[in-house]
Amino acid sequence: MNNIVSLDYQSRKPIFKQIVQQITKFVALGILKPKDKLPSTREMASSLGVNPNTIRKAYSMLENDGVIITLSTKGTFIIDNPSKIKDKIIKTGIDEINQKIKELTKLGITKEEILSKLK
Amino acid sequence: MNNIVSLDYQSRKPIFKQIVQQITKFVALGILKPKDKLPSTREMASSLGVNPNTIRKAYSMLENDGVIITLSTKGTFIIDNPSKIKDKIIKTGIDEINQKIKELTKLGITKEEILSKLK
Amino acid sequence: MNNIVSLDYQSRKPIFKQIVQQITKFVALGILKPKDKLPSTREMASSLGVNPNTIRKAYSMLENDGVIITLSTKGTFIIDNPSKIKDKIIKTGIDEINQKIKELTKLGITKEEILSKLK
Amino acid sequence: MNNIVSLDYQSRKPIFKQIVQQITKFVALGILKPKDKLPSTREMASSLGVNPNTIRKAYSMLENDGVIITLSTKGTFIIDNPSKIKDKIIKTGIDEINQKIKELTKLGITKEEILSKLK
DNA sequence: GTGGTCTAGACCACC
DNA sequence: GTGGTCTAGACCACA
Repeated sequence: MNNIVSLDYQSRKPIFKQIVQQITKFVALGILKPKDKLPSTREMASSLGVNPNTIRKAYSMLENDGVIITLSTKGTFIIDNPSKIKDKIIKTGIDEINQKIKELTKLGITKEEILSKLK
Repeated sequence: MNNIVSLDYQSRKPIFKQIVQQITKFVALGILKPKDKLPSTREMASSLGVNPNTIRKAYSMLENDGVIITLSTKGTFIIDNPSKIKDKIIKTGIDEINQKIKELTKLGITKEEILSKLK
Repeated sequence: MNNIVSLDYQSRKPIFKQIVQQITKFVALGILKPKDKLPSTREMASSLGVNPNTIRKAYSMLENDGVIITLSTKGTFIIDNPSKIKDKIIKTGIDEINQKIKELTKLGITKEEILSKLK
Repeated sequence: MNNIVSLDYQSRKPIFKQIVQQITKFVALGILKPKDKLPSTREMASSLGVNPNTIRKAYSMLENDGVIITLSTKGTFIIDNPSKIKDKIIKTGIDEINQKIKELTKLGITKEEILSKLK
């Protein structure tokens, strides 16, 4: 069985953060839908070959972000109304692009030149 | 005396990497010119309040990147033809922006919408 | 327990370089196989009676050379396809011999004479 | 004016050793002939952009090797009969090649294969 | 426990 | 004084 998330162990990006970002993305994309049940921490941990604590950390961050909700003894679920998540991701993405452009313009290239080079 | 590089000691970004990036940028900008001599490791270390080994690490990465050249007992110098460095930085930056855009479009927003939101 | 590498502490050749060369050689020889796990930096350091930083330096050079891959908190491993490493070493060696021969022929001795004197 | 010797400052090989080797080679080649006068240390130092002590060190090693002789107040000269120098260089070269071959054979390539790949 | 970064300070060869 | 190597030991994030 393929996992929902795929990890890059070589990346300097922490495993737990990769999991958070991917699940968040899948929710925003609608691949994971409201009320969908996530695998248990143990299950996910073993299927990813990762320490259960790492999954726990990821889930608790996702809960903090309002992406999922954990009902004790029931399991972990995608929240009902994840609409704002998508906007949040987009806004963050735009900000990051703006930041990149700002850095490049410092090298003497104009914003227009940058935009014209985008594929 | 002002230093060439300015460090953010609070940042999670490693000091040696900050130095590498800044010097690379200054070379790309032409602020540091071919054959310019960089401060000796000890000098730079003391003026930045940093351990000499940290500077050494930065310098050796810069040498690896082909930005500087170090002549033992002579000092460390900007390479003769750093023209490609600027292009390389820009190309990398453009690629990163493209990557970001690609990710965002997966969320259902078009490239045009993204570009229109850039400041 | 015997170590993978054996050091000559008297040699002028830096310890980290000895380690790099030996591990590279063992990979080329197939003694170290793809996906083999190398000892942790601390482990190797203590078994060699050497500072952990020295091992780290060696490992990071090996990673740079594409011989090993290091997964943070997981360990350090031989890369999947090290086939080209052997060829690379041999090619470098042949080039060096050619260079030596070229220098000697400048002294008036022919290539054939040189080859006939090899044991 | 071109110098007799040409230095590679990037090499890890010490400057004084480069000078020794090149002058020895030129003597063996007959480019520098018996009784030829070498530049004074000061002269050579300034024309190479090198510290006079470095030249002094090189000259004293050459004198030690029996390649040159220093007559105080007269100058420094190539010795009368440098014939053995050539043989010595060749022998050293052959030994080095043998050493290289020995190392390569450890990788599973035979001496014959190596020789067949030499250009 | 594992790798990553850093400090403090030492010793060396070379110039 | 300059770079190069190394030791000893600390702290951190991550798993």
